Amino acid sequence: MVKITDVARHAGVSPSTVSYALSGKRPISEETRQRIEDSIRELGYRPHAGARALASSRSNVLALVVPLRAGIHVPVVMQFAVSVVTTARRHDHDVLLLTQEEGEDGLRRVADTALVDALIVMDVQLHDRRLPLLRALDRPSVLIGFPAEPDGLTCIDLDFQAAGEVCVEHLAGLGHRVIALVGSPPEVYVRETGFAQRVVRGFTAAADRHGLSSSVHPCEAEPAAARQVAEQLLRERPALTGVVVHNEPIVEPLIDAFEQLGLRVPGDLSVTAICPDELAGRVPVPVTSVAIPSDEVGAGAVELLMKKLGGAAAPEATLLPPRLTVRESTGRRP
Amino acid sequence: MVKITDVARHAGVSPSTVSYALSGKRPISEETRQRIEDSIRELGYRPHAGARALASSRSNVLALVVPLRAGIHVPVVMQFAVSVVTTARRHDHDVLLLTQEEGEDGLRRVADTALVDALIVMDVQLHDRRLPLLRALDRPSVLIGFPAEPDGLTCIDLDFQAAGEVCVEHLAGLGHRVIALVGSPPEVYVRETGFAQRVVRGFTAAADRHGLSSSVHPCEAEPAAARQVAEQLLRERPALTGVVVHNEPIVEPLIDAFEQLGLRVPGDLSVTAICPDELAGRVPVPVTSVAIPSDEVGAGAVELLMKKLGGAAAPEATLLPPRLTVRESTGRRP
DNA sequence: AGATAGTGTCGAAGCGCTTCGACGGGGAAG
DNA sequence: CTTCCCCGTCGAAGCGCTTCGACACTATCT
Repeated sequence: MVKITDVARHAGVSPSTVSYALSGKRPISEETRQRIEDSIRELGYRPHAGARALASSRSNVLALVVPLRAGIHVPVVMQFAVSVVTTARRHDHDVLLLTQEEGEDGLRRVADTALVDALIVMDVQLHDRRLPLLRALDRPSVLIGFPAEPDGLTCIDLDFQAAGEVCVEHLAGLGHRVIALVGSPPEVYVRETGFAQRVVRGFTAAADRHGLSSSVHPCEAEPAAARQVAEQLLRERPALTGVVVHNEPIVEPLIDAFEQLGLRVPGDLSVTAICPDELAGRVPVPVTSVAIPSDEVGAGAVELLMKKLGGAAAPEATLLPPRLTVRESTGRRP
Repeated sequence: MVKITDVARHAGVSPSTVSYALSGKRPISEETRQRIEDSIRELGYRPHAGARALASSRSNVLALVVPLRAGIHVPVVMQFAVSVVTTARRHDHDVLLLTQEEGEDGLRRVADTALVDALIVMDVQLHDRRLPLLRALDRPSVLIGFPAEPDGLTCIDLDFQAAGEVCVEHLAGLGHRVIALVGSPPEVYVRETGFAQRVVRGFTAAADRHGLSSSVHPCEAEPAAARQVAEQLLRERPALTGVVVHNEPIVEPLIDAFEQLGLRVPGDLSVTAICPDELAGRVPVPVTSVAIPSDEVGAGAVELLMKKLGGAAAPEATLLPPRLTVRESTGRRP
């Protein structure tokens, strides 16, 4: 293994000079720097991560805690993780993967052993058990999602409430008067995952504001459940002409179900969804939707952490504004 | 921060004794060990990962390289990653997440900086560019999937060839004489990803062996493409009664398409798939399938690495035997 | 009884890097 | 012509842990 002293000798300088040339923490003459860089390339030098971490008390590793529970759309998680890794690399950091399963102990472990410099926690619940720990930890963290009390924490997510509102406003603008929200599985609401409830709040508030008749329907992430909800809606709310779906796996099955029940989309019924663009675009009837910007959330989370690691203050709440893309599933009220 | 010298002082022993008590690399009297453990608990001691890595030249971290390309079923990747993390933790290791995107440089970087002790590489292609590097690296690695020349490498995967065979044998046993394989998207074959071609090989060999008439049809992972293939099959091979699907996203759409074209499953047509059990079980007609055992592959990969890290030899090839689960989509030839 | 072999513990020497204080030399300011 | 300061570099002191050799003891064998 080639080490910093080898490089120093080869370049005719002291080890500390090599270190400073690499970190830029002290000025080094252009000429010396060049010589050092040549030596590094020639010898194939790579600083030892452990030694670096020990001496600098920075590991340049971020922890990412991913959820693995029911009701969470896996591709979104994956996309998010990839975006975190990519952004972290751009800041010369790596990403350690933790599962929810490890729980609080896992967080404490990687923080206390100085394995990681900072943490990103996904799937935060309204009353998440990890919050006190994250507040107490001596390393910065960023949460994806909003707990009930975000004080002292840094959170980022799509503004789901605004997303719900935007969908309703789009429908209201097209003249619809009777609308419904087909939401996530009941357990998602029961365990109080903030984002699902925020959608409901936005949906309801906007509907009330516009004087629309609205209703909310949780739904399992199964085609069969989607069909049941569709039947129930036709039965109980025959005047319905607008639907907002917040449940990735059933966007397509639900539309199918409506069509099989004789409703044309968007002819008889307008449908909008809150889901990844990629999903919205590649179904038989491309769906007007508010995107879930996993990329931006992931990148944003890393940027926030970098800011905190740099000693700067980060805003407590970062809400990404919803962006509605009009596709073919919505039209004027028939 | 509490360090090993603090623990030593508190327990009235020397730091090295604490270290040996922790690692078990030298015998420590029961009494002393107890005293040390008490001190550790009382002080809340956690060894510093970097210091440990530096002194022992072991980071206790594994690298996991995940693919992010088209034609790869995301939930399988995720499930696999979770299984790797879980198993690694059981061996007191953590997992660093790398994306394919980083390529060979990424592998070299984490290996050369001693950030990780070993590597797991997913989505290996027949002529993968990373193979020479993996062979040359001074740390052990395990590949998920089989390249054309596995010499000197350690590989693990489902035995896809046998999986193809098992499906055919199941159909042959039910009396079917004309069968088809609906496969992965064309680009998967073009870029020579081993597993897809192995399925074809197993499928074809078994069909020939049983004197069946067989054909192979690559298919994009889109419902529309599935429908096209279904129509084409009805047109060109009207005597068809058995189908093997190796393409997760279209298992359900393909069956739908057949049924909409007037074929009952399994009444007129038997369908088997090679896909995760979870998918096979939760479609309208539960599908007879060979499972993709992500859990076992992930766990197996980690176990192999641990063996290699322990200095033991690991087999070059580990092929997990296919397991066929009979569900409702297959029956005797009409 | 003396030699032999374990046991259980300690001290010291690193592992490879960063960082702090120091210092020589040149230019600007007085 | 001093004095002061900044630039570029060096040496040395750690960062917190593991590990090697040594050593004192007890147990076992002749």
